[in-house]
Amino acid sequence: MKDQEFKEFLANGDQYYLPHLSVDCVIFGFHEDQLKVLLLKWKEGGHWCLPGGFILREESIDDAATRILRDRTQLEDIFLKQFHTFGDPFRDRSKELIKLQSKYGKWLSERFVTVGYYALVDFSKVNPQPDGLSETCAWTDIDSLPVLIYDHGKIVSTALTALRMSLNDFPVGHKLLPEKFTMPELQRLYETILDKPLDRRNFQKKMLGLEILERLTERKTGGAHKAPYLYRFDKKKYERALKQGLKLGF
Amino acid sequence: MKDQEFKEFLANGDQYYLPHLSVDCVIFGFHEDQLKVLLLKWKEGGHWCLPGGFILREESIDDAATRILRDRTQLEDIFLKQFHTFGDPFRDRSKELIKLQSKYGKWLSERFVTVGYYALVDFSKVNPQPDGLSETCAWTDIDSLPVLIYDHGKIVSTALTALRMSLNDFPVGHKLLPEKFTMPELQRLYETILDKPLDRRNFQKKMLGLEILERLTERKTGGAHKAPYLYRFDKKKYERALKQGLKLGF
DNA sequence: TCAAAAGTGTTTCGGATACACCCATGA
DNA sequence: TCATGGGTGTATCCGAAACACTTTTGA
Repeated sequence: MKDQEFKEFLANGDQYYLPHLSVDCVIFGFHEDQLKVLLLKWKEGGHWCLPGGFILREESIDDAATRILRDRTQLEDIFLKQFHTFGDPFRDRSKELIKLQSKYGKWLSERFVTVGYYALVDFSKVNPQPDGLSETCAWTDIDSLPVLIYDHGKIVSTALTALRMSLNDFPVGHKLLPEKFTMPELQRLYETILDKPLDRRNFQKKMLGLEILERLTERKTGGAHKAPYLYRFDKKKYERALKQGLKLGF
Repeated sequence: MKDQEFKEFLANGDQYYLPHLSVDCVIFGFHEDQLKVLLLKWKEGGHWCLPGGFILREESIDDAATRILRDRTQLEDIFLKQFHTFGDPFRDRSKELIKLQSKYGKWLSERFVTVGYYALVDFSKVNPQPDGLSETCAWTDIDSLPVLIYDHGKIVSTALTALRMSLNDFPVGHKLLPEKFTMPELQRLYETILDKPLDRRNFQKKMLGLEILERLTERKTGGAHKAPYLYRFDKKKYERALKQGLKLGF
């Protein structure tokens, strides 16, 4: 969508979208032992915010979130989970910001309740795309986030908490890592999310014990040390394990 | 609010409330070894539904939920937790129902996204109050629910799942039982929610091990057998334990 | 040849489970 | 006096945590 089209679309937001209701997405990725979040930077004012959007009048919220995700990452089939709805009347919006937004029509300057989703994506496959309001769409380390507009900082921390909670309910690695990965990589992912060190040997035992990983004959070469095995998730066993509940426990 | 007032209020809903957005509450109570849910029965059509309502234009969603809870139960200080937002475009609304509702104005017949909360209340303290649309407000056993309108059946089951999940994160008994209760009562509550039997002795050990219960010298008399001790939650210890996480594990 | 990372197996400990006996009460 | 429910303690087991040695590789 071109800039001009976008402005017109927004100005008449309530014609297409449900008023007062938005979706914000916390998109998690993992790269170089860092948990990352995809952020947008506004053209005007240079404020940072979460990728978000609105809900078409006959669209489900889940579909809206999926659409927003697709637009920002160029990915299909994203793992997506609704985690909380933020409904404080004005969600820390400064008058300055509202004024900025009102350039795009009165619609944007009204109260919004926002439904928060978090997404887990394969960092290496994402092709970040800014939206009409933004000049950049970029990954940021979770522990060096810039100041975010509104209550988006709170939304990120709530999402992170939700992610940590759900870590024991499904194997997050499947979504955040490339298809083939090493055990140390998987461990570092868990350590990063949980923000605590784990024992190498116990971690491997636990993961293999789930019987959802398939060890490949291939090894990861090029590293400076002993070549680790590559693994990949066994889809069938993975699905089956999910249904029974995982019994992890970190 | 009188009936007539209520109708006028609803007819002009969008003047007071955020459009397209509602709150539904799954209010859990516990009585005679049964987990119960508070339901409303419509005057017209006799349909059953969850207590719900709308969000005032400058009211937070949490406040709206609290207000709705207060109106239906006459209780203050209710334990309330947002668990999911339901956003399918029309959420299984039949045309018949929409027609019924449209008597109260066009506003009600439009698409609604609803934010689900569940509440835990002391059954014995609740004074159920029907709302303007309803003739009765009554407790129903969780496993013999009538057919509910829209997707309210799904909302209840999602709430129950969320309650079960959170059982390990905070001591549910505090909210669902009267101030003083016996260990067997507490156990039956857990057994009912989890829908599985628990060992009497291990249950007691686990609960007392949390060190949030205070045993009273008083015993519960009047039963047909040995008089069980009465317990009550120790507020200070309870708060402290909550912050550290509970490490239950059922 | 050495430091650093990866692969593997054993011991240990604590919490959960299983289980048995005594006590109080009303029928 | 006996059936029923309530109070308490102990043995056992399994899974988690702690831990050490060997192998590979590039520097």
